[in-house]
Amino acid sequence: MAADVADQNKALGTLTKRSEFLFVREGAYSAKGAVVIQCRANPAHDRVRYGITATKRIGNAVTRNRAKRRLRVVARTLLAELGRPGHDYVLIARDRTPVRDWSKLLEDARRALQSDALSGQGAP
RNA sequence: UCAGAGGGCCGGGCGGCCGCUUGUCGGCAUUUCGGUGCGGGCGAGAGGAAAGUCCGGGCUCCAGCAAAGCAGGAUGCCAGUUAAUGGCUGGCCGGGCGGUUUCGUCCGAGGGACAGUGCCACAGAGAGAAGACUACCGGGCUUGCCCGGAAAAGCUGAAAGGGUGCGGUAAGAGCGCACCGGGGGCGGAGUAAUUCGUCCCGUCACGGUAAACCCCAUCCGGAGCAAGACCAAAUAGGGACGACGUUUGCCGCGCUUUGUCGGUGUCGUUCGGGUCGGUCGCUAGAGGCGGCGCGCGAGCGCCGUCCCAGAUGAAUGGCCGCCACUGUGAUUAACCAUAUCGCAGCACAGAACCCGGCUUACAGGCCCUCUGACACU
RNA sequence: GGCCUCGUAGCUCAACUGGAUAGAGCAGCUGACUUCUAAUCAGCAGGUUGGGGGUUCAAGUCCUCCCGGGGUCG
Repeated sequence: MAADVADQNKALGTLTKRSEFLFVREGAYSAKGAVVIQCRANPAHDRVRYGITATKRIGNAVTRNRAKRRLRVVARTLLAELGRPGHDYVLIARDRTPVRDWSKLLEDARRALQSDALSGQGAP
């Protein structure tokens, strides 16, 4: 079973096209602290894929890139453990994302992923 | 030592854990021998502005190309520099500031207003080969008006048709003269812009505006790496090559004309293909560093040495510790200095084909030159 | 990344070839009318013309540099 988790980690995919982001936008949603996470089951594959969004509202190119790098590390650390196969995740940066304490940012993302909407517990 | 001005340079450092992109070299597994997958060693990995996209080039493509003309755009003192420029360097001229002249420093879109046209509101008599409102002078008479002279005074305006003085006159006027200014000729210096000297011109006839139209000189084909080339699943127009024709018509990257050329037509042979996706273009270059020589300088020449980002929802990082810098608080000291501890801050900002400039943003630090003040010798 | 285009009152638009107080409608405020409101009438306020610099006697207009918004691409 541990080997399966490792395989999933290696198979972590990324969203690259605008249509894929729009697809996930129609799914479940949870906002905690300095991060917003969207999730939707994708029957086209059985891997865990993620994408990152940082809008122009949170700052210039340097600030946006910093937010995306931090969220990328968040995704790689947490989705190996909490990501459900066959689902696409989108992490959206907020104004506080580039300056949030690292431990608190991790906790924000963990709470969002473990919420009812995203963990599948309370979802219909 | 401090303050101000100008110019140039740098723009955090070290370490630990976990990662990303790329180059290269082994290993393991698999294979239809083309490769594919996994893991590892070593090396490299944002900027002075990578930005704005304001100029200039390289490069690529565009059935056009060449010549002439038109249209459009840009530039504008002179010389140099450069691949090129509207950049840069040096000089000339003009202006500001400082200073007794010499000089220093800063700024300047700085061709042409005797090629032509337009505009100069309001005010004012008059705004351009001008004019008579008030005032002035002469004459006339109906005694407060008319005719004439005049460009000196007033008024208005951003600007009033050379300025000052003397003579002159009815009053005045370059009407005459002197000086200053302006224009032209000749000569000297300088590559030139320009400058100096001298002579002549009172027929000095004519303000401003060309970032108004315009004229003159010079330069410019257009588009841009989403250029462009190749691979490639499904459906359709199709593409290439050869032969004939190439008379007319039509099309050909701003427009017209001329010349030339290509295509549009028919037949035959043959091959496949826009978009999605992928590969190439993609980084060795007007390159960096060092030395020598030439030049006032921008810069140029020679030699040696080095290889120095190539991503594509877009890598070049995430987290932590220490140091450096700045500010602040507490403790130690009678005060200052010093030392220790704590807290906060540490700019502007992210390559997207490449390069040379310009412009804009920017915490802090270092160096050079000049000016001023204070202290010491 | 490249290439175009536009900024005037809170909103929608004017301002002729540069010419002097930058206008109009809606919205806002005050008053009148009405028992009250709406409508109507009268009046008022509201502008660094996106910002800086320059040309000119004079700039919303002309030139230049920034700021912000929008569109487009094989």
